[in-house]
Amino acid sequence: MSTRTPAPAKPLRKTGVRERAAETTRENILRAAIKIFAKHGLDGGSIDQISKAANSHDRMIYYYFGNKEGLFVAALEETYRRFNAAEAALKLDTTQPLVALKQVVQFILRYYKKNPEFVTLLNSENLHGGKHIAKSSKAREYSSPAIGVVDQVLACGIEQGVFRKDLSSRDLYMMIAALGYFYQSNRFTLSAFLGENLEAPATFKQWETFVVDTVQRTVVL
Amino acid sequence: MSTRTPAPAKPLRKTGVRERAAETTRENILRAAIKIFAKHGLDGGSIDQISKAANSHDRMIYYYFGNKEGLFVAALEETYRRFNAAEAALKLDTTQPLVALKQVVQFILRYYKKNPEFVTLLNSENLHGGKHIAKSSKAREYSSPAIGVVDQVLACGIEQGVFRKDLSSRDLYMMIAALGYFYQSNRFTLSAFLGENLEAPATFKQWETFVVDTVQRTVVL
Amino acid sequence: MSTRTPAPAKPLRKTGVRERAAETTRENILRAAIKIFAKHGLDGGSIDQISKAANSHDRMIYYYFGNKEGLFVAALEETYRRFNAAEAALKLDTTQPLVALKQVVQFILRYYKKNPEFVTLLNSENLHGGKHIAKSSKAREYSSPAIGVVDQVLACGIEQGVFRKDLSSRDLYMMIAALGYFYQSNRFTLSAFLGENLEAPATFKQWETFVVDTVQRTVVL
Amino acid sequence: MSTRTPAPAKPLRKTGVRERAAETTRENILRAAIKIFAKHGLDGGSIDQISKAANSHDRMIYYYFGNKEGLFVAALEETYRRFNAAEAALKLDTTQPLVALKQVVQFILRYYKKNPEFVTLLNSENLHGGKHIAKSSKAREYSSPAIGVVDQVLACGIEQGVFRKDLSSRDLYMMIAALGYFYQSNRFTLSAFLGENLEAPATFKQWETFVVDTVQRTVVL
DNA sequence: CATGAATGAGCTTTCATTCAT
DNA sequence: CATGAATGAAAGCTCATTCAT
Repeated sequence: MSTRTPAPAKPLRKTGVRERAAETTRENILRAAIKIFAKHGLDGGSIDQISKAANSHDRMIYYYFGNKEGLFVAALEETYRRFNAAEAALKLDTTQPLVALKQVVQFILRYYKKNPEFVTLLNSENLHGGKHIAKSSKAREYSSPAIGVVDQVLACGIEQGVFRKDLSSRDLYMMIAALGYFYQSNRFTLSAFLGENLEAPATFKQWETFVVDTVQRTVVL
Repeated sequence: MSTRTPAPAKPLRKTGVRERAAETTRENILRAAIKIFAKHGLDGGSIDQISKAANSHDRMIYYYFGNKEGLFVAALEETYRRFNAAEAALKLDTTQPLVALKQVVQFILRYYKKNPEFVTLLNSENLHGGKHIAKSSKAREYSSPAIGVVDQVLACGIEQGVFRKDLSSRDLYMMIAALGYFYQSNRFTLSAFLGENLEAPATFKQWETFVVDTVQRTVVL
Repeated sequence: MSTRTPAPAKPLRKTGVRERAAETTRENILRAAIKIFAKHGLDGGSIDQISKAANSHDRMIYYYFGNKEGLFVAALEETYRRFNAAEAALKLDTTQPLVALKQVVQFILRYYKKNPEFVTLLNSENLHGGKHIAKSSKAREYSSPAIGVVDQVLACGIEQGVFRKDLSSRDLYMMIAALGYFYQSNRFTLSAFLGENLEAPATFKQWETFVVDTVQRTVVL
Repeated sequence: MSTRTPAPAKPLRKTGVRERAAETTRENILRAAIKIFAKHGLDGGSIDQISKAANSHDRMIYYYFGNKEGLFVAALEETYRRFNAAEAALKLDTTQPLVALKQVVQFILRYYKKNPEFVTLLNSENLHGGKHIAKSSKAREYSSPAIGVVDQVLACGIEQGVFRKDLSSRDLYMMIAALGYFYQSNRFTLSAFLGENLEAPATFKQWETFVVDTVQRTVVL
């Protein structure tokens, strides 16, 4: 993979039919890229597969995203953006910290489950040492909100005297993320090893209950 | 990838120079494969890279392992074997369940840290839907011991009246694994997001403390 | 060999340098393929040999023909097309059926001799069980004209009361084809066995005379 | 393919169990080679395929036949030997030349049909310009008998005043061979073109009748 | 007689990418 | 905005063959 600087950013004009069509092409490609990269990884997914899945042509990928790496960065960013958007829509009952915490845990676990590409793309990025995120200023902006919600709930609980004071929100966030992420990310090897299909709804439900319970137990005084 | 039957099984060790050399070749390739697949994934790592890293030739990979997939399966199996061997060497003080639990947690977290290829190979396998493990009868045998240790500790604690009775060893095992795995697997994206280098020894130490504490807290009455 | 759909059909000829160049590339490859496949067979001829003989690159073969099989099909089709074109140019004196028949026989024998690739390509195709022709709708269209000419001459002769009525045009066609084809196709082993070089013009001349005579004798009342 | 001189001929001792076993290995390989070369041609058939089909090992092919070319020559020779042996078993009624001729024609046509490898191997050899037969002194010896029979029948017929005198036995032989060979060799492409399955017994029967009739017609005064 | 190990060149095919229009 | 043509490198894999015992 080359280290060249990526393609020029798309201009922002919004009038006219052609720009609309262009946006659609770009969006189709981006959507296809997320799908293909999620399914086959950065190395396993090919430009050709993506352009075909987008009903477009190889050349258009270079036009809009510069090169494969640029497309991957865009796919990552979009994936984070979607997660943040979903999180922002979360309405928490801050008067009841334990309930709010449960809501957060459930949101994260279910988001991972419903959006497996989130997990797979992150795995790809970590396989490559996080070098794309390091380059993307946009992606890093997306980080704060995620912990922010956990931080907020934790602060509430402490303020109301229900939660421990010696807990860092970073640890709490990582704990929740880990318990949700691992289940989703490793479900195939785990299923083989445990002799139990982790994709069965009942199994997931049971795990969710365990995680909610464990996180609450971790947090209370 | 072809469906041909892989290379013939390695014969029992005999004396004689050639047999020794052959074993070394096979072992060199396997060691190199683990390294390369761990670094670049199944798709990212190439036969050529591996054979060169093994000081051997492409052709020998096909001779010993049939094809790339066969080599990957062998790499997976060897990785599991090593983990089990390490775990088997673990001496637990079963008279003190909480201490034993701490030992288990530390063992797992530190194993993941010291053997990052374990994590990366598993991620690759999960990206491919676990299809290689499904085929490998050998790999599945390696599963039981891992949970076994957790199970044993849990049983001890319950017997001695120190641990909760309503905890499944599967959930407990997955919790420990998740907290160790996630930290290692996602350390690059996490470092970028948290603005904190998870590879710093102090950060790891702190996380380990948190995990040990949390797991103990989960388990006690 | 893959089952992917081959390359896009060649667009109508436009003016402009690149389109011209592209057509030439495609044609060069096709011409080279016929030559190489004829000389070494489908298995013996390599993509590399062909692309080099065409002053082009491996990659372009896949661009225009999808894969090796697609190229072979195209080569077969082109070979048939040429034969049909040559046959269509044949002017027969239908007022004299015996003369016309002689013309047909001579045309076929001489075409096989002058275009040995016709024979070799067909042999390759038959070695592979005719599976490429079975797929090619284009190739099958080329069949009728060939027998058509024989049929026409036979009908003439019957009408004029010179030829037998109990002869099927299919048998007559196959007879002529066989006598011409075998001489060309097996000339090397025959030369070795008969101790006589079948490539010598005089030998061919003698055989042609024999065949013309025999066919005429077969057909007359 | 290399141009090295082939392997040393197998020694001729016949006593002892080991020699017997060895002969079997050699024979198995030869039989497998005929089968595989006939099915896939000289280039299409691989040493590996053959050794597997013979339940033996690559190395043994080199032991007995020197190299791939040597094996092909042996396969060719064996194929000719079989044909000659079959022909030698032919009992002709020389008192009735026309009947004898019919017997010869039927023998050849049916032999080609029943032993398709004869045809395919010869095609392979001709594709390679007959260079293997040229080298094989054994193979050339096999040629004479084949024409010999036709010659004999022709002479009988002439002697008895039933056949034309101006016919060369070579032309007659080639005619019969051509009519039988072409049908078998090109049956796949012909079937596609004629829209008629030449492998159907009835179709073959009809062709045989036509050929017998035509050859007799060619030969009589 | 037989075999496991090794080899290097070659195979078909796909990769990401750039060119000219 | 978009597209057909072109490219060189590299991919996974198979080839015929030889070595040492």
